[in-house]
Amino acid sequence: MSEEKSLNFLEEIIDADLKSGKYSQIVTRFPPEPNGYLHIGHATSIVLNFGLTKKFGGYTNLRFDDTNPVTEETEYVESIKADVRWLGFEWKNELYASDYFDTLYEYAIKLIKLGLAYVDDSSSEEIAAMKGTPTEPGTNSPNRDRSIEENLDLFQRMRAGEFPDGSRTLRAKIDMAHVNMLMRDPILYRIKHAPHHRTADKWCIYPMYDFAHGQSDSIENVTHSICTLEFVPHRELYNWLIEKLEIYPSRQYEFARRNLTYTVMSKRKLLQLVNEKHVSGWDDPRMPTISGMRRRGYTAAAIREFCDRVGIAKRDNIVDVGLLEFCVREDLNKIAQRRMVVFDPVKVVITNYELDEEMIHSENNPEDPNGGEREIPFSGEIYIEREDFMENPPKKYFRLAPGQMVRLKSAYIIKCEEVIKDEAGNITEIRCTYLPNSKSGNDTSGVHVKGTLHWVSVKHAITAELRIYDRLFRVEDPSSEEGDFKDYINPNSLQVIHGAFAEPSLKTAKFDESYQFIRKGYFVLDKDSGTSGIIFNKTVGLKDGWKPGS
RNA sequence: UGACCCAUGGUGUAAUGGUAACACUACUGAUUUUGGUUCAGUCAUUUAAGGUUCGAAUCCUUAUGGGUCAACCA
Repeated sequence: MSEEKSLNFLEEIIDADLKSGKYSQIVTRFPPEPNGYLHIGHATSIVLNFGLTKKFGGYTNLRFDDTNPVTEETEYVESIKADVRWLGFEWKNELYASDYFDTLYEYAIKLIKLGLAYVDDSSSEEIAAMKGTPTEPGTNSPNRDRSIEENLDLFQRMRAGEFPDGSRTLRAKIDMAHVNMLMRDPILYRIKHAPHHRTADKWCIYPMYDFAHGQSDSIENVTHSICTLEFVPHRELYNWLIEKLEIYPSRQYEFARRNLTYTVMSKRKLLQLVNEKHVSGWDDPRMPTISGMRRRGYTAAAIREFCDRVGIAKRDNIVDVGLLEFCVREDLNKIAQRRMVVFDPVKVVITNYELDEEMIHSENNPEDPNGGEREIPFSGEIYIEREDFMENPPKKYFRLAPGQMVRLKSAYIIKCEEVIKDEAGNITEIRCTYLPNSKSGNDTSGVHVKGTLHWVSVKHAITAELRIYDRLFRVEDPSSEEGDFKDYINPNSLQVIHGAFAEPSLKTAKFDESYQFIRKGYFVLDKDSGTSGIIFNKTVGLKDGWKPGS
């Protein structure tokens, strides 16, 4: 914390602006369109915008960019607010571009009166045809030189609802030969007879992004309007409108959007995954959405840490999802209580164990001295992991094998004496003896074993469903592959284990609390848990340092 | 056959004309009642060619490579 970290390019700009006295405080905004759920890319923007004002002084608004009523819904507004809060940020003002529709309309009138905007009767196709291409200039619309009076009249009638959708637009009068396509008389307003989620039927004309975003920034006195690289060409128009309208000069700055390996990040693609049922919903734990990651068990602290570690810059990037997983493990290792769960059980009978049962004690978290202990019932019949036993083990196999000894976590050392199989040769039972004087915390046996296994007492075990997730796509960058990105979906991204055996304390597992299933990974209770049973989502596995055969 | 943005280990980000570094990954080893954690270490980097300079990742030129722009989406 006290360590001097170098500033990223935005921090340098802000630092200079503050030092020069250009601003006494900075104002940023997080401007989502309420037409989808937030994802890890948005988290980058949230952490950036809120982080900047926290660091340099000032505040951040949450502003919904709700200028397109046909795609936007209140459901999304609510999920976005919940996600931002969950990430740990609180906005100064909750605002909507639709709050400014009256002002924006006045701005349009002003532009018309300045002779800088006109009503165009051309169709969408005609406008596209007259637009030119990046290498060829466009041509002027036949309506480009209408009188100010006629434009005023027509625009007012557009607002009054006299014209059908698509019949007319309001366009800025700039330059149809401009090298920047966005400056070739961009559309400012279009007719949409559609109810808006907030203004209902008040309007039938709606401003376009370019005539709403910068103006909203300006109205809110946003000092640094931060967006992603694809808006670089918009900056010229952003500044042109501010200049002509003579309004508060917010400034736009762009950074490279965040990409992650083995997933897709565009809202369009994510929506497709949801609609076509490749995932169970926006909050499917395999989704890179905030809600998906939350359900998966990722913590807000881990996501914030990830964003900080990655940093920001202006070059295209694709961050290794392994870094995100590292941040998750790093956080969870400190806070997750340890529990024992056997995924694929095989029965072990301890032939010389004479008690009916006993309670043993185990620490909840070796990383947390104040984490306390819990009791776990132990008995002469336990389950261990089928993969923790091998009849013919390779060298350096520290687990159970004929004649070999292992420690049962927090309990005793056992030795494998006999293997029982069915007719088909499957192992049905492993017979062991235990060292009575090897009890954890009281070990006087003098025996040292290399391996420690997790286990669950047969008669005390409870069953649980486990949902194990793998990456959603088989390739690092599905969007850059040939063909449809959906061709690269990993068919095995969800594996369900139905009959796992868990220690009884997990019966009272709490939502939003992470557990480390010892030697297996981090898990969190899923919302589908209920009367039919408890269900856990695998958040992320433990780092696995064991390579068989070495 | 245009304009604009970008180019540093496998990945991400620093170095702001003065010894190319940090993190993740990978690999070694030590510790360990989780083959986890922790600790120690190793491998690995300036797209290319010119130029300016005592000195260039940094400034200039050109080339190459990647990205963006022709929605009544944002």
